[in-house]
Amino acid sequence: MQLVDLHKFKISCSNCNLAELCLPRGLSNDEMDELDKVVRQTRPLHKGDHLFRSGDPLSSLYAVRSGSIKLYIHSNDGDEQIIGFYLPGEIIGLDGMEHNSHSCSAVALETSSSCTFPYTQLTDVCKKIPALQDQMFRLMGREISYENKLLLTISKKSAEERIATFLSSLSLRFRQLGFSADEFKLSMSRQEIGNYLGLTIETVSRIFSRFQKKEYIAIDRKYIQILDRPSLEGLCKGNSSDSKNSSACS
Amino acid sequence: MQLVDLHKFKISCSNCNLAELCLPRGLSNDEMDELDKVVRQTRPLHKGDHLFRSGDPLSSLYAVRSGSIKLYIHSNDGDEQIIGFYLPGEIIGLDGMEHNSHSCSAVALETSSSCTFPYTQLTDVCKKIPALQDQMFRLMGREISYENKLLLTISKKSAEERIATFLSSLSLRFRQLGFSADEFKLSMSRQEIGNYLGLTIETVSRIFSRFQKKEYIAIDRKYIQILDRPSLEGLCKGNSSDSKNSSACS
DNA sequence: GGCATTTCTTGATTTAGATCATCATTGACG
DNA sequence: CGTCAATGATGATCTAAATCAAGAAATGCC
Repeated sequence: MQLVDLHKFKISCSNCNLAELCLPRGLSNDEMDELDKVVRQTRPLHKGDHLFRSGDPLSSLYAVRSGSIKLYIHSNDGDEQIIGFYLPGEIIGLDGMEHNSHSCSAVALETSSSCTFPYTQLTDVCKKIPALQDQMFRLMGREISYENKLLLTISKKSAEERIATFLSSLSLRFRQLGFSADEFKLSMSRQEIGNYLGLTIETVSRIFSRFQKKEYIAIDRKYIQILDRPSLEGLCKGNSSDSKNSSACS
Repeated sequence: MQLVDLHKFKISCSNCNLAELCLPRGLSNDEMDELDKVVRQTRPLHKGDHLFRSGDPLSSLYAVRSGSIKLYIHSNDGDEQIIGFYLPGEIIGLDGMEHNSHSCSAVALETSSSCTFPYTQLTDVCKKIPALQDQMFRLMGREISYENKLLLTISKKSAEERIATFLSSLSLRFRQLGFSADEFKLSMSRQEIGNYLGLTIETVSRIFSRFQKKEYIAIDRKYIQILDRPSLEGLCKGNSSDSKNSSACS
Protein backbone atom coordinates (compact mmCIF):
# COMPACT_ATOMS: atom_id res chain seq x y z
CA MET A 1 0.00 0.00 0.00
CA GLN A 2 2.79 2.34 0.90
CA LEU A 3 4.54 1.44 -2.31
CA VAL A 4 1.49 2.24 -4.38
CA ASP A 5 1.10 5.64 -2.75
CA LEU A 6 4.76 6.40 -3.28
CA HIS A 7 4.45 5.44 -6.91
CA LYS A 8 1.42 7.62 -7.32
CA PHE A 9 3.20 10.55 -5.71
CA LYS A 10 6.05 10.22 -8.12
CA ILE A 11 4.04 10.63 -11.27
CA SER A 12 1.17 12.84 -10.27
CA CYS A 13 0.69 16.47 -11.23
CA SER A 14 -1.85 16.86 -8.40
CA ASN A 15 0.83 16.24 -5.81
CA CYS A 16 3.65 18.08 -7.54
CA ASN A 17 4.92 21.24 -5.92
CA LEU A 18 5.71 22.67 -9.36
CA ALA A 19 2.11 22.36 -10.57
CA GLU A 20 1.45 26.10 -10.39
CA LEU A 21 4.43 26.86 -12.64
CA CYS A 22 3.97 23.99 -15.01
CA LEU A 23 1.52 22.47 -17.46
CA PRO A 24 -1.35 21.88 -14.97
CA ARG A 25 -1.54 25.54 -13.98
CA GLY A 26 -5.15 26.68 -13.85
CA LEU A 27 -6.70 23.19 -13.81
CA SER A 28 -9.33 22.09 -11.28
CA ASN A 29 -8.73 18.95 -9.25
CA ASP A 30 -10.90 16.86 -11.56
CA GLU A 31 -9.09 18.19 -14.59
CA MET A 32 -5.72 17.49 -13.03
CA ASP A 33 -6.80 13.89 -12.50
CA GLU A 34 -7.33 13.63 -16.26
CA LEU A 35 -3.84 14.96 -16.89
CA ASP A 36 -2.44 12.55 -14.31
CA LYS A 37 -3.76 9.70 -16.41
CA VAL A 38 -1.38 10.54 -19.25
CA VAL A 39 1.71 11.91 -17.51
CA ARG A 40 4.67 9.60 -17.10
CA GLN A 41 7.94 9.95 -15.33
CA THR A 42 11.03 9.27 -17.39
CA ARG A 43 14.08 7.57 -15.95
CA PRO A 44 16.63 10.06 -14.60
CA LEU A 45 18.91 11.66 -17.13
CA HIS A 46 22.61 11.94 -16.49
CA LYS A 47 24.72 14.83 -17.64
CA GLY A 48 25.02 14.59 -21.41
CA ASP A 49 22.02 12.26 -21.91
CA HIS A 50 19.63 13.33 -24.64
CA LEU A 51 15.90 13.53 -24.02
CA PHE A 52 15.36 13.79 -27.77
CA ARG A 53 17.32 14.76 -30.85
CA SER A 54 16.54 16.91 -33.83
CA GLY A 55 14.67 14.79 -36.36
CA ASP A 56 13.16 12.38 -33.83
CA PRO A 57 9.40 11.98 -34.19
CA LEU A 58 7.52 14.08 -31.64
CA SER A 59 6.34 11.32 -29.33
CA SER A 60 5.96 13.52 -26.26
CA LEU A 61 6.29 16.92 -24.70
CA TYR A 62 8.36 17.09 -21.53
CA ALA A 63 8.32 19.14 -18.36
CA VAL A 64 11.62 19.56 -16.58
CA ARG A 65 11.18 18.19 -13.07
CA SER A 66 14.66 18.60 -11.62
CA GLY A 67 18.06 19.64 -12.90
CA SER A 68 18.39 21.57 -16.14
CA ILE A 69 18.06 20.81 -19.83
CA LYS A 70 19.66 22.61 -22.75
CA LEU A 71 17.89 22.94 -26.11
CA TYR A 72 19.94 23.54 -29.22
CA ILE A 73 19.64 23.42 -32.99
CA HIS A 74 22.36 22.81 -35.49
CA SER A 75 22.75 24.04 -39.02
CA ASN A 76 23.77 21.71 -41.80
CA ASP A 77 27.27 23.16 -41.86
CA GLY A 78 27.99 22.26 -38.29
CA ASP A 79 27.13 25.45 -36.43
CA GLU A 80 25.24 24.95 -33.24
CA GLN A 81 22.99 27.43 -31.49
CA ILE A 82 21.73 26.93 -27.97
CA ILE A 83 18.12 28.10 -27.79
CA GLY A 84 17.70 28.05 -24.04
CA PHE A 85 18.41 26.48 -20.69
CA TYR A 86 15.28 24.99 -19.15
CA LEU A 87 14.63 24.73 -15.43
CA PRO A 88 12.02 22.79 -13.41
CA GLY A 89 8.45 23.55 -14.41
CA GLU A 90 9.41 24.57 -17.94
CA ILE A 91 8.06 22.72 -20.97
CA ILE A 92 10.20 21.52 -23.85
CA GLY A 93 9.45 20.04 -27.23
CA LEU A 94 6.96 22.69 -28.40
CA ASP A 95 8.94 23.48 -31.56
CA GLY A 96 8.25 19.93 -32.76
CA MET A 97 4.54 20.61 -33.03
CA GLU A 98 4.93 22.07 -36.51
CA HIS A 99 5.78 18.83 -38.27
CA ASN A 100 5.39 16.27 -35.49
CA SER A 101 9.13 15.93 -35.33
CA HIS A 102 11.65 17.63 -33.11
CA SER A 103 13.68 20.39 -34.70
CA CYS A 104 15.81 20.91 -31.58
CA SER A 105 17.85 18.52 -29.52
CA ALA A 106 17.50 18.39 -25.73
CA VAL A 107 20.34 17.34 -23.47
CA ALA A 108 20.75 17.26 -19.69
CA LEU A 109 23.31 19.69 -18.27
CA GLU A 110 23.43 17.79 -14.98
CA THR A 111 21.55 14.89 -13.42
CA SER A 112 17.95 15.76 -14.23
CA SER A 113 14.49 14.30 -14.44
CA SER A 114 11.49 15.14 -16.53
CA CYS A 115 7.81 14.32 -16.84
CA THR A 116 6.63 12.92 -20.14
CA PHE A 117 3.32 13.85 -21.76
CA PRO A 118 2.71 11.53 -24.73
CA TYR A 119 1.77 13.93 -27.46
CA THR A 120 -1.37 12.45 -29.00
CA GLN A 121 -2.76 11.65 -25.57
CA LEU A 122 -1.98 15.17 -24.43
CA THR A 123 -3.74 16.81 -27.38
CA ASP A 124 -6.70 14.50 -26.81
CA VAL A 125 -6.92 15.68 -23.21
CA CYS A 126 -6.64 19.29 -24.44
CA LYS A 127 -9.70 18.68 -26.58
CA LYS A 128 -11.65 17.55 -23.52
CA ILE A 129 -10.38 20.14 -21.05
CA PRO A 130 -10.68 23.72 -22.26
CA ALA A 131 -8.52 25.02 -19.41
CA LEU A 132 -5.68 22.78 -20.53
CA GLN A 133 -5.94 24.06 -24.08
CA ASP A 134 -5.78 27.60 -22.72
CA GLN A 135 -2.67 26.73 -20.74
CA MET A 136 -1.01 25.13 -23.76
CA PHE A 137 -1.67 28.31 -25.74
CA ARG A 138 -0.24 30.38 -22.90
CA LEU A 139 2.89 28.25 -22.72
CA MET A 140 3.46 28.44 -26.44
CA GLY A 141 2.88 32.19 -26.38
CA ARG A 142 5.44 32.40 -23.60
CA GLU A 143 7.98 30.51 -25.67
CA ILE A 144 7.44 32.89 -28.59
CA SER A 145 7.76 35.97 -26.36
CA TYR A 146 10.87 34.51 -24.79
CA GLU A 147 12.52 34.07 -28.16
CA ASN A 148 11.54 37.56 -29.23
CA LYS A 149 13.40 38.97 -26.27
CA LEU A 150 16.38 36.72 -26.77
CA LEU A 151 16.56 37.91 -30.36
CA LEU A 152 16.64 41.52 -29.19
CA THR A 153 19.35 40.74 -26.65
CA ILE A 154 21.58 38.96 -29.13
CA SER A 155 20.98 41.32 -32.00
CA LYS A 156 21.16 44.69 -30.24
CA LYS A 157 23.05 44.41 -26.97
CA SER A 158 26.73 44.59 -26.06
CA ALA A 159 28.54 41.61 -24.59
CA GLU A 160 28.30 43.09 -21.07
CA GLU A 161 24.58 43.71 -21.43
CA ARG A 162 23.97 40.21 -22.72
CA ILE A 163 25.73 38.61 -19.79
CA ALA A 164 24.07 40.87 -17.24
CA THR A 165 20.70 40.01 -18.78
CA PHE A 166 21.51 36.31 -18.69
CA LEU A 167 22.52 36.41 -15.03
CA SER A 168 19.59 38.46 -13.80
CA SER A 169 17.14 36.30 -15.70
CA LEU A 170 18.58 33.13 -14.21
CA SER A 171 18.45 34.76 -10.80
CA LEU A 172 14.78 35.66 -11.22
CA ARG A 173 13.89 32.17 -12.36
CA PHE A 174 15.65 30.59 -9.40
CA ARG A 175 13.73 32.85 -7.06
CA GLN A 176 10.45 31.85 -8.70
CA LEU A 177 11.39 28.23 -8.01
CA GLY A 178 11.93 29.04 -4.36
CA PHE A 179 15.75 28.89 -4.55
CA SER A 180 18.10 31.68 -3.62
CA ALA A 181 18.18 34.50 -6.15
CA ASP A 182 21.58 35.66 -4.94
CA GLU A 183 23.59 32.49 -4.90
CA PHE A 184 23.31 29.68 -7.39
CA LYS A 185 25.22 27.21 -9.45
CA LEU A 186 25.59 27.63 -13.19
CA SER A 187 24.90 24.22 -14.65
CA MET A 188 26.26 25.23 -18.05
CA SER A 189 29.87 25.84 -19.11
CA ARG A 190 31.33 29.18 -20.23
CA GLN A 191 31.36 27.71 -23.72
CA GLU A 192 27.61 27.11 -23.54
CA ILE A 193 26.88 30.55 -22.13
CA GLY A 194 28.87 32.05 -24.99
CA ASN A 195 27.16 29.94 -27.62
CA TYR A 196 23.76 30.89 -26.24
CA LEU A 197 24.51 34.62 -26.18
CA GLY A 198 26.41 34.79 -29.46
CA LEU A 199 29.80 35.38 -27.79
CA THR A 200 33.06 33.45 -27.55
CA ILE A 201 34.15 31.68 -24.41
CA GLU A 202 37.01 34.19 -23.97
CA THR A 203 34.59 37.11 -23.96
CA VAL A 204 32.36 35.40 -21.41
CA SER A 205 35.32 34.70 -19.19
CA ARG A 206 36.64 38.25 -19.46
CA ILE A 207 33.28 39.78 -18.64
CA PHE A 208 32.81 37.52 -15.64
CA SER A 209 36.24 38.73 -14.44
CA ARG A 210 35.30 42.34 -15.13
CA PHE A 211 32.02 42.01 -13.22
CA GLN A 212 33.91 40.44 -10.35
CA LYS A 213 36.47 43.25 -10.31
CA LYS A 214 33.64 45.77 -10.19
CA GLU A 215 32.09 43.70 -7.39
CA TYR A 216 28.83 43.11 -9.23
CA ILE A 217 29.24 39.38 -8.68
CA ALA A 218 31.51 36.88 -6.99
CA ILE A 219 32.21 33.81 -9.02
CA ASP A 220 34.02 30.65 -8.05
CA ARG A 221 34.07 28.11 -10.81
CA LYS A 222 30.36 27.39 -11.36
CA TYR A 223 29.12 29.03 -8.18
CA ILE A 224 27.95 32.56 -8.57
CA GLN A 225 26.84 35.18 -6.11
CA ILE A 226 25.03 38.37 -7.03
CA LEU A 227 26.62 41.17 -4.99
CA ASP A 228 25.33 44.33 -6.64
CA ARG A 229 21.99 43.62 -8.22
CA PRO A 230 21.15 47.27 -9.06
CA SER A 231 24.33 47.71 -11.10
CA LEU A 232 23.79 44.41 -12.84
CA GLU A 233 20.20 45.23 -13.64
CA GLY A 234 21.21 48.68 -14.79
CA LEU A 235 23.09 46.91 -17.55
CA CYS A 236 19.93 45.04 -18.55
CA LYS A 237 17.98 48.21 -19.28
CA GLY A 238 17.80 46.95 -22.79
CA ASN A 239 15.38 44.25 -21.78
CA SER A 240 12.00 44.24 -23.37
CA SER A 241 9.78 46.82 -21.76
CA ASP A 242 7.02 44.39 -20.88
CA SER A 243 8.13 43.79 -17.31
CA LYS A 244 5.68 40.95 -16.80
CA ASN A 245 7.68 38.96 -19.28
CA SER A 246 11.16 39.78 -18.18
CA SER A 247 11.78 36.35 -16.77
CA ALA A 248 11.76 34.90 -20.22
CA CYS A 249 14.96 36.50 -21.42
CA SER A 250 17.34 34.07 -19.84
CA MET B 1 -28.11 39.77 -53.89
CA GLN B 2 -24.90 40.37 -55.73
CA LEU B 3 -23.74 42.65 -52.97
CA VAL B 4 -24.42 40.03 -50.32
CA ASP B 5 -22.47 37.42 -52.24
CA LEU B 6 -19.58 39.80 -52.68
CA HIS B 7 -19.61 40.57 -49.00
CA LYS B 8 -19.62 36.89 -48.16
CA PHE B 9 -16.73 36.26 -50.51
CA LYS B 10 -14.72 38.94 -48.86
CA ILE B 11 -14.81 37.51 -45.38
CA SER B 12 -14.99 33.79 -45.90
CA CYS B 13 -12.20 31.31 -45.31
CA SER B 14 -14.04 28.75 -47.43
CA ASN B 15 -13.68 30.91 -50.51
CA CYS B 16 -10.19 32.18 -49.81
CA ASN B 17 -7.41 31.03 -52.09
CA LEU B 18 -4.98 31.22 -49.17
CA ALA B 19 -6.95 28.74 -47.06
CA GLU B 20 -4.45 25.93 -47.55
CA LEU B 21 -1.58 28.07 -46.25
CA CYS B 22 -3.50 29.76 -43.48
CA LEU B 23 -5.45 29.08 -40.33
CA PRO B 24 -8.17 26.88 -41.93
CA ARG B 25 -5.67 24.38 -43.27
CA GLY B 26 -6.88 20.84 -42.66
CA LEU B 27 -10.48 21.74 -41.83
CA SER B 28 -13.47 20.03 -43.44
CA ASN B 29 -16.12 22.16 -45.16
CA ASP B 30 -18.38 22.03 -42.13
CA GLU B 31 -15.56 23.03 -39.86
CA MET B 32 -14.59 25.88 -42.10
CA ASP B 33 -18.14 27.17 -41.89
CA GLU B 34 -17.69 27.41 -38.11
CA LEU B 35 -14.52 29.39 -38.56
CA ASP B 36 -16.27 31.63 -41.08
CA LYS B 37 -18.71 32.61 -38.36
CA VAL B 38 -15.99 34.30 -36.37
CA VAL B 39 -13.61 35.68 -38.99
CA ARG B 40 -13.83 39.38 -39.83
CA GLN B 41 -12.13 41.50 -42.40
CA THR B 42 -10.38 44.60 -41.11
CA ARG B 43 -10.34 47.82 -43.04
CA PRO B 44 -7.31 48.10 -45.30
CA LEU B 45 -4.09 49.23 -43.67
CA HIS B 46 -1.95 51.89 -45.26
CA LYS B 47 1.80 51.93 -45.05
CA GLY B 48 2.74 52.79 -41.46
CA ASP B 49 -0.66 51.90 -39.95
CA HIS B 50 -0.49 49.73 -36.86
CA LEU B 51 -2.61 46.62 -36.53
CA PHE B 52 -1.76 46.50 -32.83
CA ARG B 53 0.89 47.82 -30.51
CA SER B 54 2.89 46.28 -27.71
CA GLY B 55 0.80 46.43 -24.55
CA ASP B 56 -2.59 46.38 -26.28
CA PRO B 57 -4.94 43.74 -24.94
CA LEU B 58 -5.03 40.67 -27.17
CA SER B 59 -8.43 41.12 -28.73
CA SER B 60 -7.72 39.11 -31.88
CA LEU B 61 -5.26 37.11 -33.88
CA TYR B 62 -4.74 38.22 -37.47
CA ALA B 63 -3.96 36.54 -40.76
CA VAL B 64 -2.21 38.65 -43.35
CA ARG B 65 -4.42 38.71 -46.43
CA SER B 66 -2.48 40.99 -48.76
CA GLY B 67 0.58 43.17 -48.51
CA SER B 68 3.11 42.66 -45.74
CA ILE B 69 3.26 43.34 -42.03
CA LYS B 70 6.31 43.85 -39.86
CA LEU B 71 6.41 42.70 -36.24
CA TYR B 72 8.84 44.32 -33.84
CA ILE B 73 9.53 44.63 -30.14
CA HIS B 74 11.23 47.46 -28.36
CA SER B 75 13.30 47.45 -25.22
CA ASN B 76 12.75 50.02 -22.52
CA ASP B 77 15.88 51.90 -23.53
CA GLY B 78 14.67 52.54 -27.03
CA ASP B 79 16.23 49.70 -29.00
CA GLU B 80 13.96 48.12 -31.52
CA GLN B 81 14.19 44.62 -32.94
CA ILE B 82 12.19 43.50 -35.93
CA ILE B 83 11.00 39.93 -35.34
CA GLY B 84 9.77 39.17 -38.81
CA PHE B 85 8.10 40.26 -42.02
CA TYR B 86 4.77 38.51 -42.50
CA LEU B 87 3.25 37.71 -45.86
CA PRO B 88 -0.26 36.61 -46.91
CA GLY B 89 -1.45 33.47 -45.14
CA GLU B 90 0.80 34.04 -42.12
CA ILE B 91 -0.66 34.49 -38.64
CA ILE B 92 0.36 37.25 -36.27
CA GLY B 93 -0.36 38.00 -32.64
CA LEU B 94 0.59 34.58 -31.24
CA ASP B 95 3.12 36.05 -28.81
CA GLY B 96 0.27 37.82 -27.03
CA MET B 97 -1.26 34.53 -25.92
CA GLU B 98 0.98 34.39 -22.86
CA HIS B 99 -0.62 37.26 -20.97
CA ASN B 100 -3.55 38.16 -23.20
CA SER B 101 -1.74 41.27 -24.28
CA HIS B 102 0.48 41.92 -27.28
CA SER B 103 4.20 42.03 -26.60
CA CYS B 104 5.01 43.00 -30.20
CA SER B 105 3.78 45.79 -32.39
CA ALA B 106 2.51 45.11 -35.92
CA VAL B 107 2.75 47.70 -38.68
CA ALA B 108 1.96 47.59 -42.39
CA LEU B 109 4.96 47.93 -44.70
CA GLU B 110 2.71 48.77 -47.64
CA THR B 111 -1.02 48.86 -48.31
CA SER B 112 -2.17 45.62 -46.72
CA SER B 113 -5.23 43.84 -45.45
CA SER B 114 -5.76 41.25 -42.80
CA CYS B 115 -8.41 38.90 -41.47
CA THR B 116 -9.35 39.25 -37.83
CA PHE B 117 -10.09 36.29 -35.56
CA PRO B 118 -11.50 37.60 -32.27
CA TYR B 119 -9.47 35.74 -29.71
CA THR B 120 -12.01 34.38 -27.25
CA GLN B 121 -14.31 33.34 -30.09
CA LEU B 122 -11.40 31.66 -31.81
CA THR B 123 -10.35 29.67 -28.75
CA ASP B 124 -13.99 28.68 -28.27
CA VAL B 125 -14.10 27.33 -31.82
CA CYS B 126 -10.82 25.52 -31.16
CA LYS B 127 -12.49 23.76 -28.27
CA LYS B 128 -15.27 22.55 -30.56
CA ILE B 129 -13.15 21.65 -33.58
CA PRO B 130 -10.20 19.39 -32.79
CA ALA B 131 -8.67 19.92 -36.23
CA LEU B 132 -8.53 23.66 -35.60
CA GLN B 133 -6.78 23.13 -32.28
CA ASP B 134 -4.28 20.92 -34.07
CA GLN B 135 -3.69 23.61 -36.66
CA MET B 136 -3.21 26.28 -33.97
CA PHE B 137 -0.62 24.07 -32.31
CA ARG B 138 1.10 23.56 -35.66
CA LEU B 139 1.17 27.28 -36.37
CA MET B 140 2.59 28.10 -32.95
CA GLY B 141 5.18 25.34 -33.33
CA ARG B 142 6.09 26.86 -36.68
CA GLU B 143 6.59 30.27 -35.10
CA ILE B 144 8.87 28.77 -32.46
CA SER B 145 10.91 26.85 -35.07
CA TYR B 146 11.13 29.99 -37.19
CA GLU B 147 12.58 31.97 -34.33
CA ASN B 148 15.02 29.20 -33.47
CA LYS B 149 16.42 29.42 -36.97
CA LEU B 150 16.50 33.20 -36.96
CA LEU B 151 18.44 33.06 -33.71
CA LEU B 152 20.99 30.76 -35.32
CA THR B 153 21.29 33.04 -38.34
CA ILE B 154 21.80 36.19 -36.30
CA SER B 155 24.04 34.66 -33.70
CA LYS B 156 26.32 32.51 -35.84
CA LYS B 157 26.35 33.74 -39.43
CA SER B 158 28.35 36.40 -41.25
CA ALA B 159 26.69 39.46 -42.75
CA GLU B 160 26.80 37.93 -46.25
CA GLU B 161 25.27 34.68 -45.05
CA ARG B 162 22.51 36.50 -43.21
CA ILE B 163 21.52 38.49 -46.27
CA ALA B 164 21.71 35.49 -48.57
CA THR B 165 19.50 33.58 -46.13
CA PHE B 166 17.06 36.46 -45.96
CA LEU B 167 16.77 36.73 -49.73
CA SER B 168 16.40 33.03 -50.42
CA SER B 169 13.80 32.68 -47.72
CA LEU B 170 11.75 35.56 -49.12
CA SER B 171 12.09 34.03 -52.55
CA LEU B 172 10.81 30.66 -51.34
CA ARG B 173 7.87 32.22 -49.56
CA PHE B 174 6.88 34.20 -52.65
CA ARG B 175 6.98 31.01 -54.69
CA GLN B 176 4.73 29.27 -52.18
CA LEU B 177 2.28 32.12 -52.59
CA GLY B 178 2.28 31.59 -56.35
CA PHE B 179 4.38 34.68 -57.12
CA SER B 180 7.67 34.73 -58.94
CA ALA B 181 10.55 33.37 -56.90
CA ASP B 182 13.08 35.17 -59.08
CA GLU B 183 11.75 38.71 -59.22
CA PHE B 184 10.03 40.51 -56.41
CA LYS B 185 9.72 43.76 -54.60
CA LEU B 186 11.19 44.27 -51.16
CA SER B 187 8.51 45.99 -49.15
CA MET B 188 10.95 46.84 -46.38
CA SER B 189 13.74 49.44 -46.35
CA ARG B 190 17.46 48.70 -46.08
CA GLN B 191 17.22 50.03 -42.55
CA GLU B 192 14.55 47.46 -41.71
CA ILE B 193 16.47 44.60 -43.29
CA GLY B 194 19.50 45.60 -41.25
CA ASN B 195 17.56 45.88 -38.03
CA TYR B 196 16.00 42.47 -38.62
CA LEU B 197 19.34 40.78 -39.31
CA GLY B 198 21.38 42.58 -36.68
CA LEU B 199 23.34 44.67 -39.22
CA THR B 200 23.63 48.36 -40.05
CA ILE B 201 22.07 49.91 -43.12
CA GLU B 202 25.56 50.53 -44.54
CA THR B 203 26.45 46.86 -44.31
CA VAL B 204 23.20 45.84 -45.99
CA SER B 205 23.79 48.33 -48.77
CA ARG B 206 27.38 47.22 -49.27
CA ILE B 207 26.44 43.55 -49.41
CA PHE B 208 23.67 44.19 -51.91
CA SER B 209 26.27 45.97 -54.05
CA ARG B 210 28.71 43.11 -53.61
CA PHE B 211 26.09 40.51 -54.58
CA GLN B 212 25.22 42.60 -57.62
CA LYS B 213 28.88 42.88 -58.65
CA LYS B 214 29.19 39.09 -58.35
CA GLU B 215 25.99 38.81 -60.41
CA TYR B 216 24.14 36.86 -57.75
CA ILE B 217 21.32 39.38 -57.91
CA ALA B 218 20.22 42.48 -59.79
CA ILE B 219 18.75 45.17 -57.64
CA ASP B 220 17.05 48.39 -58.62
CA ARG B 221 15.78 50.35 -55.68
CA LYS B 222 13.25 47.94 -54.10
CA TYR B 223 13.04 45.56 -57.05
CA ILE B 224 15.22 42.54 -56.82
CA GLN B 225 16.02 39.75 -59.22
CA ILE B 226 17.72 36.49 -58.28
CA LEU B 227 20.28 35.78 -61.01
CA ASP B 228 22.44 33.06 -59.50
CA ARG B 229 20.39 31.06 -57.05
CA PRO B 230 22.99 28.29 -56.51
CA SER B 231 25.65 30.77 -55.40
CA LEU B 232 23.21 32.57 -53.17
CA GLU B 233 22.01 29.36 -51.61
CA GLY B 234 25.57 28.20 -51.19
CA LEU B 235 25.95 31.09 -48.80
CA CYS B 236 22.95 29.88 -46.79
CA LYS B 237 24.52 26.53 -46.05
CA GLY B 238 24.31 27.52 -42.45
CA ASN B 239 20.55 27.18 -42.47
CA SER B 240 19.01 24.74 -40.09
CA SER B 241 19.40 21.22 -41.39
CA ASP B 242 15.71 20.40 -41.22
CA SER B 243 14.95 21.19 -44.82
CA LYS B 244 11.21 20.94 -44.35
CA ASN B 245 11.41 24.04 -42.23
CA SER B 246 13.79 26.11 -44.22
CA SER B 247 11.09 28.52 -45.31
CA ALA B 248 10.82 29.85 -41.82
CA CYS B 249 14.19 31.51 -41.68
CA SER B 250 13.23 34.67 -43.46
C1' DG C 1 47.66 9.79 -5.74
C1' DG C 2 49.29 11.23 -9.98
C1' DC C 3 48.75 11.81 -14.89
C1' DA C 4 45.86 13.34 -18.73
C1' DT C 5 42.14 15.94 -20.38
C1' DT C 6 39.06 19.43 -20.29
C1' DT C 7 37.71 23.93 -18.81
C1' DC C 8 38.86 28.43 -17.72
C1' DT C 9 41.61 32.79 -17.57
C1' DT C 10 44.33 36.32 -19.38
C1' DG C 11 47.21 38.81 -22.72
C1' DA C 12 48.43 40.19 -27.70
C1' DT C 13 46.78 40.83 -32.20
C1' DT C 14 43.46 40.91 -35.87
C1' DT C 15 39.21 41.81 -38.18
C1' DA C 16 34.31 42.14 -39.54
C1' DG C 17 31.29 45.21 -39.22
C1' DA C 18 30.11 49.73 -36.90
C1' DT C 19 30.55 54.49 -37.07
C1' DC C 20 31.41 58.74 -39.29
C1' DA C 21 31.16 61.52 -43.36
C1' DT C 22 29.68 62.76 -47.92
C1' DC C 23 27.12 62.67 -51.88
C1' DA C 24 23.47 60.88 -55.04
C1' DT C 25 18.70 59.52 -55.76
C1' DT C 26 14.13 59.42 -55.03
C1' DG C 27 9.88 60.77 -53.56
C1' DA C 28 6.64 63.95 -51.24
C1' DC C 29 4.38 68.23 -51.22
C1' DG C 30 3.21 73.08 -51.63
C1' DC D 1 8.31 72.64 -60.95
C1' DG D 2 11.46 73.27 -57.35
C1' DT D 3 12.48 72.71 -52.56
C1' DC D 4 13.10 69.53 -48.77
C1' DA D 5 13.23 65.29 -46.39
C1' DA D 6 14.03 60.55 -46.56
C1' DT D 7 16.54 56.80 -48.41
C1' DG D 8 20.44 54.68 -50.24
C1' DA D 9 25.49 54.14 -51.82
C1' DT D 10 30.21 54.35 -50.92
C1' DG D 11 34.69 55.62 -48.89
C1' DA D 12 37.65 56.36 -44.55
C1' DT D 13 38.34 55.30 -39.92
C1' DC D 14 37.50 53.06 -35.58
C1' DT D 15 36.36 49.52 -32.22
C1' DA D 16 34.16 45.61 -29.81
C1' DA D 17 34.69 41.29 -29.88
C1' DA D 18 36.97 37.45 -32.38
C1' DT D 19 41.02 34.96 -32.94
C1' DC D 20 45.44 33.35 -31.60
C1' DA D 21 48.40 31.93 -27.91
C1' DA D 22 49.94 30.49 -23.44
C1' DG D 23 49.23 29.09 -18.82
C1' DA D 24 46.58 27.80 -14.75
C1' DA D 25 43.08 25.35 -12.45
C1' DA D 26 39.88 21.79 -12.04
C1' DT D 27 38.15 17.22 -13.11
C1' DG D 28 38.21 12.61 -14.39
C1' DC D 29 40.50 8.24 -14.69
C1' DC D 30 43.52 4.56 -13.94
